[in-house]
Amino acid sequence: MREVWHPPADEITLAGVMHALSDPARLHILGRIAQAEDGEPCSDLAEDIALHKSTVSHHYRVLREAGLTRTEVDGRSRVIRLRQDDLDKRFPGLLPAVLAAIDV
Amino acid sequence: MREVWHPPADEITLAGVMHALSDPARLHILGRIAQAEDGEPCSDLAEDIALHKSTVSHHYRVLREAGLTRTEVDGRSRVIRLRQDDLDKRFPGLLPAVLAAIDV
DNA sequence: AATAAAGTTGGATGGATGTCCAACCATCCA
DNA sequence: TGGATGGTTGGACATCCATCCAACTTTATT
Repeated sequence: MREVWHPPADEITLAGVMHALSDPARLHILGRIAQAEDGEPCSDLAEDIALHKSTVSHHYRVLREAGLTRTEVDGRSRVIRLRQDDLDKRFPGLLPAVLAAIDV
Repeated sequence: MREVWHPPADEITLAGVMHALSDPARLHILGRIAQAEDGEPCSDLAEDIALHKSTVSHHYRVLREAGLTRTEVDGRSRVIRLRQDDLDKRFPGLLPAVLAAIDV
């Protein structure tokens, strides 16, 4: 796989975003992504997660296909970033509120 | 059934709230509740919903058990209100962002 | 070239979920 | 008292989902 598919910004749905955020593991992962240094590979992020790597990969895909994250292939690792601009345009204030709520 | 159970404010979880909001029908219902006059019975709210009444009842329960709504029994009908204060204390800014996003 | 590392994919499985239907419970009204 | 009304409950059913495992692909290292 060379290219990774992402939904266009205007196809991101509220229900889809909510579903992606309805799992504790994905909320945890999203928190890690938000904390990460820019360009930090996702293998670093998943270190404290007690889940099989294929399960983590599955969660990454759900987040990406919901429009929450953008995945960039860099060698044999991937860099994952939040789609902050797209999300804030489509659902203003939602992502910051979620990120603030994750560490409660 | 005389009394209806509600989760205490500090037991409302982010994942639980997100899950309750991950269904299009529930998002629609939540939008109707937010628009409703105060004290308006929920039978009015469900008029435009093309779902069996037991299904709507099921969605009401999911919203309530997630901590999003408070249900008050009034005779043979129920009045449903958003738990705005509890939610804003626990997840500041989340509910307004969701409500603003529903009508997009 | 051979091995290791980072992720993905497909299958299997147990559990949750949305929906409908039929039956039921309360309550209001004639 | 008897019927209509607003809602809930339990069952049934099809679908989806989180998780793990094994096998695979691609890239980097020695």
